[in-house]
Amino acid sequence: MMDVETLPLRVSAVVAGHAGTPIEARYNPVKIIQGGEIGVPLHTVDASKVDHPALIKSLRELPFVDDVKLTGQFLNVKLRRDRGIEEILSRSLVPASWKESNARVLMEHTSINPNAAPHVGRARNAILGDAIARILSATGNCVSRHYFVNDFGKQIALLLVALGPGGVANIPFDDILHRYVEINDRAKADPRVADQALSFLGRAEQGDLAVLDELRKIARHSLDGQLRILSRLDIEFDTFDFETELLDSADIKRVEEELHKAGVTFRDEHGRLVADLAKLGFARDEGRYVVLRRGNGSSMYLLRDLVYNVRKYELSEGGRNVVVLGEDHKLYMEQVSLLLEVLGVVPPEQVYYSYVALRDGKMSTRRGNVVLLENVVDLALQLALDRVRQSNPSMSSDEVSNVAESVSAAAVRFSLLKSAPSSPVVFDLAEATRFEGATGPYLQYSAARCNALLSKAASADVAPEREISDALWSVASTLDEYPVVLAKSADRLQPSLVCDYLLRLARAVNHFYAAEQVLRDGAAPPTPIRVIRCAGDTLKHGLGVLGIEVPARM
RNA sequence: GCCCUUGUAGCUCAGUGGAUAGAGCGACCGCCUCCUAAGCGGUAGGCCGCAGGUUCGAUUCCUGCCAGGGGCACCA
Repeated sequence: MMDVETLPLRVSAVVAGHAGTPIEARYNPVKIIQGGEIGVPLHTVDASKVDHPALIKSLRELPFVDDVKLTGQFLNVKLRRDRGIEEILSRSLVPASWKESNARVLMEHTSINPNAAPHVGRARNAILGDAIARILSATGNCVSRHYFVNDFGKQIALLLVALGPGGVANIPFDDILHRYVEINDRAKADPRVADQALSFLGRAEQGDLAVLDELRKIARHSLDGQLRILSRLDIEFDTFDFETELLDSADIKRVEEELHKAGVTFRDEHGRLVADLAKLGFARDEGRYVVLRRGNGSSMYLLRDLVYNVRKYELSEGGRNVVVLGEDHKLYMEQVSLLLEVLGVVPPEQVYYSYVALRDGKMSTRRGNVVLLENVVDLALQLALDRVRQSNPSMSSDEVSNVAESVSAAAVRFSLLKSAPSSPVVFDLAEATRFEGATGPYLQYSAARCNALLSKAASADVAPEREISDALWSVASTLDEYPVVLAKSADRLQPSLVCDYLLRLARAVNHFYAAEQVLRDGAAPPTPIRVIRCAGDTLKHGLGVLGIEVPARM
């Protein structure tokens, strides 16, 4: 991404000028930092074509470069650390151009079936989607967060059978999961139950307003319960799109007509409306056919989803259009994408996450082997309350509960964000509610520590500058990388890159904190204070991008 | 069977076509008269699933195999 400037990038630019090809200079790890702070891998180019003395001469002309040495296949650049730090601190946290760009992004995430309380598997969708939305906002996009409410379909209809008309009003949200499991079992045992549900759907699709109203009521009720839980993790949405609103639209007819005109669809021997994806280049037999309408004429989810995707595409106005989905939707979206292309619609960018397993196997609603998100949040809050109280005996009970809420949400969110979405994670309750080690609270703590130091330094005298140690330099050079990480994370839609970065930054900060005392005898030198201020700001910004608040103290 | 995906320390996970593969947890040993010990330092622990291939160089890219997860037309 453009507009990002770092010291290694400036070195790269000079090297590329001489080598005639891009070369990525990088900060060296602390282990070999004595050879030079920045390393350039010259073995990636034909050495004979590079005029080394001229290259070295050009590099020395950079104001922050002290010396350049060729060691083995690497060009090691030794820096004037004070100049380097000035340059790093002179830049704003994120490039100003990002703030002005204001590109539009449409995001859809979560969209849980409104039939039950969310478990931690679903939470991965919500937390991931929310973090991606925040990352895209932070990198200069105007993001609109959509939630597709599936208030039409067998699951809601089954609940209507179970609860009866108006019955939802008397059912607490927490009971809906049980009622759903119950009716699902009954439907399996007794086909008449399923038939009843389907007939509700049929009537609704024919425009029976009473039935539509019942379906919407149940969905709304469930949705409210789900949103209440998600809001405890600071997950909010801008727009709710209701599936029932797509039912009698002209769009649904237009989609069918266009697919028909393109010769993709046909009626099979059961009277179903089927699309043959082989006509669109789909090469396998499995998944080649998809049904758009049942034999009785009622629409399938796929058809309604096509309409929804057309609308989202139009709303996105050529900007990015992103959807977060469980990996079980991959084939389905491949099918949807092919059909969308026939309709002249660019399919959304898809972020898939692998399902969350438990230590003792798969999460299964039927086996009762689920961990509900709310229970995890409750437990984390309880542990956090104890911890905050114990560590801050003088804190008011209001502050204790505020800090504990923030810390518990940080623990849960971070634990689900730090691994790459594609990697299958094993959910460990103890891990998700821990506050030490590579956790959200560790990052919050590191930021709070910076705050404490800064507020003490505010009233301190100015001490003479000291030599810039490896420990301080390592904080500064890590700060230099922040915009690059953000940009990459936005580009690849990967919050885990930010997680990894923040852990590196916090470790550098804490290492420095332990190794050196900034304040001595009521006086502090300016440079380390400025670096710590920037580190605190960066931790706060980075955590904000993950949806995690930083308490002033903890 | 076919398609997608994952396999890295005892456990949970990062990471990269290149200089000695990293964290956290767990184990063991240290560090608060000193800016927040939710911290810091150290020790132990790795044929980066297996076998080939491409490359000057592969844990990273390609192929095959093995193992886990997901998916494969009237569910959403």
